[in-house]
Amino acid sequence: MKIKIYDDILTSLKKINVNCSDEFTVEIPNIIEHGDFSSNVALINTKIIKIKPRDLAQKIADDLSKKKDYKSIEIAGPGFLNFKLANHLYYKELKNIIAEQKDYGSSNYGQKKKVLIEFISANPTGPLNIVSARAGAYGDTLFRIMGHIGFEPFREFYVNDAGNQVDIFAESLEIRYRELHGHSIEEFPFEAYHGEYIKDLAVELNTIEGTKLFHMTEEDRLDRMKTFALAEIHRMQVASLDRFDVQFDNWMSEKKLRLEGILEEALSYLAEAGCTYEKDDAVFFSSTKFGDVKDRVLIKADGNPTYLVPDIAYHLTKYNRGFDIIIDVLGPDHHGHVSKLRAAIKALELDDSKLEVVFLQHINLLQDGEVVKMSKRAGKIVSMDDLLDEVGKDAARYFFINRKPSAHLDFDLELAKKKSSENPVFYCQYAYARINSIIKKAKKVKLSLKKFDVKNLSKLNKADELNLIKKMMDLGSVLNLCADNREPHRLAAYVHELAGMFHKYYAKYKIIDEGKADLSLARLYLISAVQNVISISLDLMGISSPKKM
RNA sequence: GCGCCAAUAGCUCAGUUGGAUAGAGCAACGGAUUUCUAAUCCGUAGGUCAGGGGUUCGAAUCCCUUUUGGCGUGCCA
Repeated sequence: MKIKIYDDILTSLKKINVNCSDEFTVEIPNIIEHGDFSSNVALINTKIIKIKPRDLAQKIADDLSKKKDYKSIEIAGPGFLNFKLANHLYYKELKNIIAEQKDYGSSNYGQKKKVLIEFISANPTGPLNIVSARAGAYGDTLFRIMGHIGFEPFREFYVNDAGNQVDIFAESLEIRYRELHGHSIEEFPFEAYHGEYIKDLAVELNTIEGTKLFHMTEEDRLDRMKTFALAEIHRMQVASLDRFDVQFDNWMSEKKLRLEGILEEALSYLAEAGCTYEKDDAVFFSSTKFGDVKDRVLIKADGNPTYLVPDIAYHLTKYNRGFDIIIDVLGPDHHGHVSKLRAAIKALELDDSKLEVVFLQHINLLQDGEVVKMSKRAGKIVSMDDLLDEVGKDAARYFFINRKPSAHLDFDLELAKKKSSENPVFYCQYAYARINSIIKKAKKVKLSLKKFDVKNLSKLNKADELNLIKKMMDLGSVLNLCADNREPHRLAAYVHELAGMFHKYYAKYKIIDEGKADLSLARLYLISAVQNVISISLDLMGISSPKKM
């Protein structure tokens, strides 16, 4: 609808022969007296053309008033144009909402651009924690929204299943395995993984292998430990994600990248570009040429690559796979890393404007009012499964999506555990369930929308009713904003507002009035549309729409 | 030291990309159920948008600066 008004103004500008910037906006004003939509078109052009804002506004208003689509066009303040729409436009949109069902709000806005969203990418050395849960809710919701409005999004999880940390992980398992067989351990190494789940893994491994592993060479044994542990952890992570309704289109293995020689490929490209040099027995990347603060080591003096190399190689594959937009969703402790990566991408002569990094800010986990420190190696984790056990998928997802990514998040465990009205997800779901029960009651009194004549939509003439429709038709632009800014939290706010408008409407008006069948049916039609829009919104956030609560 | 992110009601956060009188939820207080679900609604109260300066018709929003907090600045990943 904003687009329609925008186009109307453009056409009008041409007609009255005013040549000015098309960078004006059409918005829904905060204050209801300012109309349904307002535009600043006359204001932004004061410098370019020499017409007073209010005069220009008047000319546009005069022209557009000839159309039947506007109930009124007013000029306000310094020169705002305030539009009130004719009711028939609302009814037309309402019919669309009902007709399009789950497809309402979808569009080809994304122009089929291929988008790679990499998120979570947690280390394969333990169960997923609450940080991964935030990333999961965020990345998956962004995926769903972008898919709805015509992008071609792709979800990927990068598995760091090679390198130093995986060796340490295997050694940690070895220690626990030895403990099972009565080997005394003087002191558990500090850098090893301390989590209790490793003991469980050891027990599992023991039931499969028994004492067989002791007859192997140390190298073979550790290798077996590694393979077993990685597979088990992967299985655990997939299971947790399933509970959270998060799936991936691809799990990219670092080990596989290494085996396929992509690391060497990336290194040779960098060398060809003349961006590497040797010093102190190590190979350096002259990243300072590309805006980094210092040069970085690629190959350590011991001959092993640093973590940067596989990461460059991984991003090389992202580019080679032809994505138009590459989104990395990372934790806040990785931002030092991006300047290096970006430098490498420039060195490889790839278009670094395609790469976007979203940093999800820290989560402070509060328990009894105190911050709990989370660390995998110290074994103090609140796992994603714990969270799901406590608050359930719907509340957890809403909780995470409800905040913009750049905001720090205090997660109060006690509060999140409460299944009460303090949690806004119930408010939205309740609106859906309420509508459902009204429709059920309508059937009992033989009111069926099948008998509804859309001519009777004119019965919907209360401001509250038109405002509900206005809110619903804003879905498309909300989704566009969510996608463009990579900020799905806007959808959470939107559905909460829509649910609130419905609850207020419900309290004020009776939907089913058996004496007035036409009015009742018109209102049923309206709330069915509300139900549909709430359900679409919740779906896009991966939250269920319960018929009963 | 340098870099990134933040600072809005007692608390947790929005704020449609620079718009008109800064909004929700929770907490507090007062009210509404013979009724389509009270997990709801109505009302009251709560603000120097961290401080200062600048840009312009117009700033919570953009620029500069100060303060405070988080994180980064490894031949760890």
